[in-house]
Amino acid sequence: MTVQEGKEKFIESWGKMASEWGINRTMAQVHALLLIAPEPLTADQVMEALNISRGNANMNLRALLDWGLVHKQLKAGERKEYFYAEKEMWTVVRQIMIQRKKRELEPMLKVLEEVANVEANCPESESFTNVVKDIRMFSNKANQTLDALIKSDANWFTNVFLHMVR
Amino acid sequence: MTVQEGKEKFIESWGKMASEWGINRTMAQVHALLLIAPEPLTADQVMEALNISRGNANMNLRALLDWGLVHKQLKAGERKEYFYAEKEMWTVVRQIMIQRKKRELEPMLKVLEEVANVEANCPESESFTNVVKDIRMFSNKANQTLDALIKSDANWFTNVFLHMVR
DNA sequence: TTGAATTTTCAGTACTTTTTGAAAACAATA
DNA sequence: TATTGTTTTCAAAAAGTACTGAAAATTCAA
Repeated sequence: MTVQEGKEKFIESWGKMASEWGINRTMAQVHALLLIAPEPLTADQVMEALNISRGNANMNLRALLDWGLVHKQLKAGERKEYFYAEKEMWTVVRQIMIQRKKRELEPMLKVLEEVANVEANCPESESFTNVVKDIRMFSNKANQTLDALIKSDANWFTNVFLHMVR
Repeated sequence: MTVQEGKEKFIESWGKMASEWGINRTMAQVHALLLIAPEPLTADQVMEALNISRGNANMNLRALLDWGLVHKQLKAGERKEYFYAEKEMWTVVRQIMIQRKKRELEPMLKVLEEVANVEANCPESESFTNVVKDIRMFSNKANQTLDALIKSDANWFTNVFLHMVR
């Protein structure tokens, strides 16, 4: 396999995996492209490399900036904006944890709290409150763990991994 | 909020959250419905409760069986099949870890291994091999950790959580 | 075996999400 | 302030995904 083929395969797989996890395929492909690019790229270069429209490139680059996975670089004397991806994998993972926690886990916790407060008068509703209680406890634990992980540094993360596998 | 409203809100939120994680919304709603049901339900009851067609109900119940999140129960003297969800949250989470690891993480690991073997002759390709190496190490660690978690029991999981938050 | 009850399949339809591309907005320079 | 290069917006189109419902297949009791 040539380097070129390897790059294409990587970009394709990264996009496929992302879409299985609820993330736009093109956004992940742009991310992959920037991850393996030795230098920052312009929107035009992204369009060219992935064969996508200007609107699409712009939209997904903005989304990646929003997720904190990609940054802008301005070059002196040039009007074009250059984009580069954060390459430290621990930072990438942490950034994704921060965003998904905020966008998905926290709203869910709020709903669980609300529905936990229904008055369980009839025995029929006991099953409901029990399940909600259990999920809520679990989600709170996950939330706390994420907070701890987010605060920690790369080495600590590795250490936890090692601790878990024993 | 009444219990009925609570149940509806829970089913709706569970479906919404799932779709943000790449899981079919209806499948998650069926799951939520069975999670909070005090007794096993038939396909007809699921259709009725969620206002979905027979084909849709059947397809998603089968998918849930496939994921190991729902089981069939046969009642003596009845031809209808009854379905119930696993309610122990730790078991639910473990089941999801097992499936997603198998379906998504393992194929990605395979691709990473393949593309890691490109010959990096030119310095241009160094960025590529570096990133791939880093992601691969990370993914392998995640894979090992998942293996350890999957093998462990509910208490051990709680303990790890507590250990992580310190 | 038959036939009624039940489950499964799948082609067509509906719905959702993503993409395009041209126009508008913006920004830097002269 | 015009001009030109660049980014952003967004309505319409395309692509992707999920759902329906009726027909086919299966199952089980008689």
